Parts: sequence; C-alpha cells; structure tokens
Amino acid sequence: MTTRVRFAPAPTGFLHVGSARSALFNWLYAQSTNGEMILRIEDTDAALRKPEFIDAIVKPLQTLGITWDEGPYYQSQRQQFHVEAVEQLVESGHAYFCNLTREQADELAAEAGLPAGYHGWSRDKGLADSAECVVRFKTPDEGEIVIHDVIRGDVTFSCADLEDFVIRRSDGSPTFLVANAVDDADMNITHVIRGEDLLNTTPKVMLLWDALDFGEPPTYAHLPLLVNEKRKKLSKRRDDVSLMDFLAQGYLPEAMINHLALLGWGPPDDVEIRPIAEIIELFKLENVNKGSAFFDVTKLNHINGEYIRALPVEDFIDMAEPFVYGIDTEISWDKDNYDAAVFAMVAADVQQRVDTLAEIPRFIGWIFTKDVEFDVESKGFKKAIIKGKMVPEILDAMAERFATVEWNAEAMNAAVSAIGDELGARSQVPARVAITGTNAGIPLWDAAATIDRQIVLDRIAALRSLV
RNA sequence: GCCCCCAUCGUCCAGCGGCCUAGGACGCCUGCCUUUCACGCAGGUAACACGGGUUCGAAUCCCGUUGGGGGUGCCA
Repeated sequence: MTTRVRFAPAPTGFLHVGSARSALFNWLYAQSTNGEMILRIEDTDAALRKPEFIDAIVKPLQTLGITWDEGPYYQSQRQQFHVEAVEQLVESGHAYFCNLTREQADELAAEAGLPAGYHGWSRDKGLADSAECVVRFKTPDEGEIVIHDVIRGDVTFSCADLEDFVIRRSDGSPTFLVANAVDDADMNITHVIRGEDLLNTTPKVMLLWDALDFGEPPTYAHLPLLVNEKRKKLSKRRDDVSLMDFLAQGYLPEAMINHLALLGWGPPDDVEIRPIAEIIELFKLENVNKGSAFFDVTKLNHINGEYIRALPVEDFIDMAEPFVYGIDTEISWDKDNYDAAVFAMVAADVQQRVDTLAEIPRFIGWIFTKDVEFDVESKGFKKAIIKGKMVPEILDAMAERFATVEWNAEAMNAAVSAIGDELGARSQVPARVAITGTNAGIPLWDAAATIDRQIVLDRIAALRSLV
C-alpha cells in the first residue's frame, strides 16, 4: 500500500518554523517510502479563511523545496461532507444537540461540585436543533482508547476523562475533529505525522472514526515539540519563528531544512551537515525522538555558514545581491555608491566570514560609505587603539605618506609596513581601524585602494582626533 | 485541579542489556596557521535527574520520586 501523509496546517498567518518542521518530517517520510503527500488547509473556523494566509503557507514550503502531490485541499470547501458526518452521528445516536454555553456548563459543574468541564448536561434532554445549538459527541462512559504511536508506543486514554466534545458549532460549521476524521478517511491517509500538542485530540478523532465506521485508522506519529530557551512551545507571540523572516535574514533554505531535520532526529553515522537526498535515505520515522528540542539559532548559524562557504563564489555573489546595499541593517549606503565589481573582488573573502547573508554589509560597508564609525567602547578598538603602541605616531606618519603615496594596494601596504618598521610598532592594525572602523575584517588593501584618497585621509584624521 | 507526554554534556543528536573509563556536532577555552578578523587544523571543557528493583551484567528493561512540557475552547 502506498503511504499517504498529509501536512494540515491551520492558516494562522506566517508559517512558523515548528510547522515547517512538521511539514518536513511528513515529506521526509513520504519521500523515504516513495509515498505521497497531501497539503490540506485546516480552515474550518471562519476566522481563518483569508487568502493571504494560504500564500503564507504555500510560498515558504515551495521555497524550502517541500513538495506535495495533491492539494491544497481546503476543509472549508469540504464542509458538506463534514456536515453529513455530523448528521449521521446524530441519527445513529452518537451525538446530540446542546444549547448551553461554556459559561453555563461551568456554572452547572460548580453547582454540582464537579470539576470544571462539560458533564453531558444535555445528553438526555432530547433537544431539537436550533440556532443556539451545538452538536456534542457522546463519549463512552467507560472503556479505553489506545493510540498506537510510531514514536511513542501505545498511549492509553480512558473514555471517562473525555468530555462530550463539540463537533458542530452553533453556526452550523463542524469542528476540525470531524473534518480530521472525515478527510483522513476520504483521502486515504495512512500516516498522521504532527506535533505532540495534538496528541490529546487523537482519542476524540478515534472515537469519531469508529462511530463513523471508517475501518482501520491511520498510523499516528506525534513529533516532539520545538521549544524556546525556556523550554516552552515555540509561539508566534513570544519567539522569532517566522520561516520567511529567517530566509529574509539570509539563511539558505537548504541550511534551514538541514537544521530542522536535526531537531528530533539524527543520522546514525553522526554526519549532520549533508544533502537532503541522504537525509531522505537515512530517515526513519521510528527513530524520531520523544523529547522536545530547543530551536537553537546558534547551531543554525553554524550550519548556514557551512552552506554559504560551500557555495561557488559566483552563486554567493548572486545570492548576496538583495543584501548587498545594507537595507534594514545598521550599515547601509546609497546604491550609487555601490560598485558590484568591487564586491565581486572581495566576495570570496566575505563569503568565508559570514554565517548569514545579512552579515555581508558589516564586512563591506566601509568600502561604499563616506565615513566610518569608530566603536570606541568595543574590545577590538580598546585593544588595537587605546592599548596599542605608538598609535598617534603611526597615524601621523600615515597621514603624511598617504597624501602622496601611489594609490594602489601594494604601495599602500608597503608604506604602512615601513612605518611599522621605522617606529618598531605594529602598524597594520591601526591602519585597518582607521580605514574600516574596526580591527576585524576582510583583507584590507585591495579594497582600500578603491576608495578615494581624500576619504581615506579624512578617516585617518578622524581616528587621530580620538587618540 | 484533572488527563497525556517527556527526561544522556549549556544546546542538538548517537547509544536500543555487555563493544561506554558514554561517541559526534554547536557553543565555550587553549594552541597551530595568519601583518587583522575569520576559515582551516590539533587539543580541552562538559552529561546518563534521583531512589528502588530485574539481571552474572543497566545510560539502555520495570516501578516510584522529582523536574520539565503539552492539553484541558462553539482554535487547530
């Protein structure tokens, strides 16, 4: 039998890295078993039906290279099937109408001295349908439901703990529990792979599944949650989790995928950074971990850096293009001041120093801006300039010689080295700080020679005034 | 409160009863390379939550404790 999996997100705005990870694991499983993947949008709630939300799911998946064979299907468009299922459940006595609000149900519970929750208040009232009514499923009073989970083993719930849950809202729309059962059955889903936060809803879907007489249910696999540094479930409100935001910050899709694949799973041979084809080959659903995983940007940075460094330099230059003007960063400059040929010259040097493409401006800003800023509080500045030996003398000598030195890398470099030799001090670092604003960066002189002489002289003077 | 899940270095992963004086990766530290910073290379740091069993033998199996998390909606 062909395996069929589905990625079924609720459209709630941008795609979150946790959702991307769920999509990825579904995809990995489908790919590794030569199966099929379905994209299904879970928009049973009217508030979720916004076209822009669909784009926010589809585009990131496409960018990541996560493909699907069918869909997107919309649960909202399949509502008639869900409604029919609800009707069937009412007719077969598995469900009933209820006209209580949540507040009323809680009050009743309090009065009766029962724990909060719905205690089947309307079960035997024989209410007829009306505009205020919801439909609730009549959960069995006793017995157990066992979920066979590929990752977690058997998980047992007792029916007594399950309240009669709502399967159709008072506006007539069925809830996702019904939609889940009906659609998974109709679409011949064989494996439901999703986040652990949905584990508790599974017995309810199972109950519906049996009541609807759907036969053999799919196999379940609940993935460990992705958490923040406080070990809380990643949340859109608290955490930076927008997949597209990461890509916009210069993380490569391949690196992102690689990192995500390593959260909750690891290859048996300990080789972490590798092509997706190899990951597909090695991936085993039953080897997925149970414990939650911290989405660690530090590790992502490293992986991304490796991917960037592995790029042919021409590709790096192409990919750098959107980032190269320093838009939205602390360093930016006019497009007219940018010289693509100069960037191409230093690109290979930049490439091995950045972990994300958004860091590029930091390494080249001094070439295309007029003034540089000296971060006098930084450790590098203190070490190189404040504690450096004979810095004023070096700068004075530089100012003098750079006024007339032949304006090319070799001559400039030689002049500064000569100053160092004559004064018996390290002259290259102060020269670098004067010209670039910082003691760290790409090889200096080739790029420096592309800057106007007067600008360089002004920078030397500016630094001289600080020491 | 109730239900469910989880528990190996700070972090991610390996370990599926003997190969473990617990391995890899990130981070951090040291050294080498280097007229800067990186890259690269070589080292180092650091963990089986606790207590009981089972077994000739447990990080691995069972039970309990503790800790963490998820759910508890007419959201999904």
